[in-house]
Amino acid sequence: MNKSSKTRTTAREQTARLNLTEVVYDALHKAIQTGTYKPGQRVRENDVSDWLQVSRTPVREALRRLQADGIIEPKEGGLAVTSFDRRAVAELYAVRETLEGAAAALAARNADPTELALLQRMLEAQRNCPDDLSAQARLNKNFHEQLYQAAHNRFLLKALQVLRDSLVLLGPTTLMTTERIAAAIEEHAEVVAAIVARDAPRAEAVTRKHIRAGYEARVQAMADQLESAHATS
Amino acid sequence: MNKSSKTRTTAREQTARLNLTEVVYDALHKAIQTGTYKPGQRVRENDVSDWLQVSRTPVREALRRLQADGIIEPKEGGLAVTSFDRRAVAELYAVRETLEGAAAALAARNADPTELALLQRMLEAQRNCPDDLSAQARLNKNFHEQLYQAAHNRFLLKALQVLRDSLVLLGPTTLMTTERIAAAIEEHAEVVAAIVARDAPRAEAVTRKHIRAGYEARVQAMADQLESAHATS
DNA sequence: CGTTATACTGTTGTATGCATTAGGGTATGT
DNA sequence: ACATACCCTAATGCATACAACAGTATAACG
Repeated sequence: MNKSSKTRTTAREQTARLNLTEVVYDALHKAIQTGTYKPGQRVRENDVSDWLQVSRTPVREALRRLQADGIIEPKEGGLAVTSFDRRAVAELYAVRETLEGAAAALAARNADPTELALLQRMLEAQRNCPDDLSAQARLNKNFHEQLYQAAHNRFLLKALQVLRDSLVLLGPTTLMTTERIAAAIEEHAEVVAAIVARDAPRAEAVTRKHIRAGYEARVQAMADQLESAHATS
Repeated sequence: MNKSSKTRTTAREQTARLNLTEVVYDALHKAIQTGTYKPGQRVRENDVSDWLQVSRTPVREALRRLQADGIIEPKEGGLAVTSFDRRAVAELYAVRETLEGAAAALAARNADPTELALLQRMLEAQRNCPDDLSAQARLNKNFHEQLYQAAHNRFLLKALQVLRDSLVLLGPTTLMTTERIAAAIEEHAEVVAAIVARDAPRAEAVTRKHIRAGYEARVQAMADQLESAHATS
């Protein structure tokens, strides 16, 4: 994570040469992840350049990339963090179900033994700390990322990474309950089992089921959040 | 096409305000489409800014967007038009089959009557000029674009547009034979029929078949091209 | 004659300054 | 008192200047 693993600009030999554009991109990405910048909030070039102590040039370029990713969008003549409505969430998960299912099916066909072993190890890691929420969040992210990689399809990989970035806008996943986590681990186990067994249709089916379950948990969490917000106001 | 229909930065009220960045983006996009810039060729900021008589600033921003789209990529310290190997083409079509199938299934469920009528009209338009190659290329593009729209899913739409942009790198589709065009029109007819009948599974199936057929035609064309290149050298 | 070091050129990265435009607020006139 | 016009401010768009870096060629020395 310390290295530029978030850049996604395909293999870059010049990793050492640190780009201010990359720095700004990562900083803004993290700021949006952690809620420093909230959906709907205006993102001004000058604010960012003052904040990070760089000129506006790299800021502008980072903003263009975030815009291309759909994380920020034009609003009232400027740019603002994209804000999703319920409908957008449904659309997002619908595509994710399709793509992630396809990734699992491809992984069942294309994953090499090393990748299979890695998936199994990641599953084990999740099983070893079912109560550590932050570790689970990280491991879950890594598991899905590895699943994308195992599909051996660069376009699928990129599309899924973009979707995953958009998920960031929905806020931290700390809303997840321990029950949901336990269920998710078992769903991951099903996915890994199907992939290891080279059963592509089953891998796709159980993966789609997993994403659907995640969607339902997300909607439930959003409803709860709305409920509590309503109670306090 | 004269307006900024290619920008894709979601609805922008300030369409009139012409951005040099947009101009450069469109110009480069078209240049790559038409083969002025060929895959593997270096794209230098200075060359572009000299060519279009603008400063490097908007050029850089346009290049970032093209890079995010995967149309150009880092190469030897600079940027170059992305060059796809056979494998990449296979991967591209594999994802496109999945996504376009999903789009057709969603369109069968979500398209409103106006969109259904539009699809039917576009199909008619294709049937009316089966021998006009350039018109067919345009109509085909519009047909698929309309299919994406009818799915009513912004993430699917964006992902498919990115894939379609990548297709540009494979060169003009003038390699298509009249036989392939005739077959494609009939495949479109099947797709439209299934969508109008609200038969989502069938819409998905025939659309996947259509994309697969397009892939095979593409591979065949690439092989022919390689053959003729080999013959002349 | 070969190898190494240095300088130069070409290209990208970054900063800054200026232009332009949009939005709001205030003042004035009816 | 309301409406309209003008100005001022804030933000982005664009250009240019400068810096850093890499690759290459040439020259000098072993």
